[in-house]
Amino acid sequence: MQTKPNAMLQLDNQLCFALYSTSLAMTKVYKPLLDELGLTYPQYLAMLVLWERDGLMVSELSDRLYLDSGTLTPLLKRLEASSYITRIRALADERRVYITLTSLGRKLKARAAKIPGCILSASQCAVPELKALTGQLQSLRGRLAA
Amino acid sequence: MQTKPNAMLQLDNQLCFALYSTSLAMTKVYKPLLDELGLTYPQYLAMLVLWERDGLMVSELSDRLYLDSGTLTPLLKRLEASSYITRIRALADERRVYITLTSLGRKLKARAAKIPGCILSASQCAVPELKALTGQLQSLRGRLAA
DNA sequence: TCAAAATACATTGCACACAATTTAATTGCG
DNA sequence: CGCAATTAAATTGTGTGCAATGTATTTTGA
Repeated sequence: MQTKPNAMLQLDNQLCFALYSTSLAMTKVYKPLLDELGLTYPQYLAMLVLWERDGLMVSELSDRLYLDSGTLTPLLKRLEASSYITRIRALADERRVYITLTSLGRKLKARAAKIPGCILSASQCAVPELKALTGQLQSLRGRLAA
Repeated sequence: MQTKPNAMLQLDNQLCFALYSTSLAMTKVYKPLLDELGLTYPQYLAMLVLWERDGLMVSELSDRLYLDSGTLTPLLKRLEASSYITRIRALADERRVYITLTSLGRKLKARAAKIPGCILSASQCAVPELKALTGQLQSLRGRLAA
């Protein structure tokens, strides 16, 4: 151990808490922007995936978002209730449910286009720094999952 | 805007998603370690604060953890049910509830001492890199809250 | 071929998060 | 003094997250 055990148990020394609290802070910045679209932050993430590629299975969304079916099933039902997606069970393999954007869901993308700029502005972060940080976090996520 | 709007709407380009998914991945690494202590991750955070300084008001914990009373009240009731803390309303000002570690709660600190080392090991992260990342996240959190 | 294993979702139960509201107590000010 | 404003927690309602379990379907291997 490089540091005294007691120091390592201090909240502010913990990467984990920095991650946790910053992630929650980020969600709060998104909130007013997403309220205009009628989306929660996890719902927005699901829409981001679908805007990139439509017609995915639940399990493909699960792989992409690192969220399990216990989280995604009710979330997707709410997106269906909001008329942004449809959930259709495959004829060929009835275990599968395909998620497809509705016309309304596709239109939402244009209204969401301004969001990344707003977040960038709120983060007061230079783009190179932001990209570096994103890369470091993705790398850390990979190591943690291993 | 420095980048095309469409690229900015891509999941993997988003710092926010990297934060969100890495934070969840981190919690999963903690899970088996905290299960041994009978704590959830947010409960562990509250205990970290109390191990640093005991006898705090709910609002002081709230400031420290960036969590509101709607989150903390039930969480602290569960820690009380686990006999790790007591919740005592102040005589001088009955609006205030003071949180105090029990003997069992204080003893738990020793058993938690090995956790930071385990997390460090799981993160496969050099200590200087880890410290730098923690600092960057704390700085970002400050800018987002402003 | 046909039962066991694997796959894909859904459901249930528990614990956060947080907005909005409520309750209770204290402070401040005319 | 007395009442409005403020403060501190608790409550309520909605929406995640995830472990554990259930259910239906498909695949696989003796």
